[in-house]
Amino acid sequence: MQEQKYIIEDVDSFEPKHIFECGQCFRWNENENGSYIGVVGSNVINVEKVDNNILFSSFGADNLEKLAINYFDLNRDYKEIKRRLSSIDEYLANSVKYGSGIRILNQDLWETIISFIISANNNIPRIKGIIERMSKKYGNKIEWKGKEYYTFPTVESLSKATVEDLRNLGLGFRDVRIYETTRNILNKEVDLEELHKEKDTKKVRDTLLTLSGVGPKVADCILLFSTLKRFDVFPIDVWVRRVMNDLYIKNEDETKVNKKEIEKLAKEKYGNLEGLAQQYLFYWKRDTA
DNA sequence: ACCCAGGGTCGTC
DNA sequence: GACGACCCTGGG
Repeated sequence: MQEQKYIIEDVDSFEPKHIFECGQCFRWNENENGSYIGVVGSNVINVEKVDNNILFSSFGADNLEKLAINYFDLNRDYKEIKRRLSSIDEYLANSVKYGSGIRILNQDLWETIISFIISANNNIPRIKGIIERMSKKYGNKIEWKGKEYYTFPTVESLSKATVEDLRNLGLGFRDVRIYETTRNILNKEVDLEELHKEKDTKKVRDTLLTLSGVGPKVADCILLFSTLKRFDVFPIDVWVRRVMNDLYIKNEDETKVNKKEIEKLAKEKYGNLEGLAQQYLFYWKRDTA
């Protein structure tokens, strides 16, 4: 364990608030000075933006620079992505402008699977609370500057939990789903290493859908927000349904809007960038609601 | 006190 | 393919 620092000067497309509050992650919290602190793997990382520079500091075993470049997707040209999305229509141009500092994180696949199973029919504050309690009980403690942090549980560690243990974390009806999925991954019925090697998005998606608690929406979030990193998916939740109906479809009752219709529309308009389009739209709609 | 919604999925019909 | 049930919590 060691303390490290890493600075990116004159950064492009990187706004901590946009990145950490666009709904892709649940383990980052804002500090009083506006910086954010979170746990990534076995490291605690603090991210602060000063002028146009990003100051990373960390405490943990991994190389901070390497970790940050990978986790924050720093080698991707978001300026070009935003340019292409903005040219699609004025709605995309507006939402891209609103969330101009969004970056889609490369989060650990196992952690992303569990986190988004928990997200089902749930709200963000509660999701964060559950994951925090889960990490405190089944993860490893890291102490830094007098505060305690906990790593996300490993598969092996979480497999020690009974259904009742999980229920006691506040998981509600998701307890059995977490229990079963943990076992499926532990015994490699679903092999996460192999999943990373598969190129065909549909095949990866179909495999994810075999996991308990993983339906279409959760599968798409896993594909988009984890190290699987697929942009040819379009997670449809209540907010995305809402924004797509408001902008394009204009049905009186948004809950009646056909999912197929939204999928078709997204594919037509956004093409292979639909996953990114979804995230800018989601952040804009939810933050201005 | 009561009702509602929240980054949906599952079992049943 | 449609429909209701599902645990829990914060906010109106």
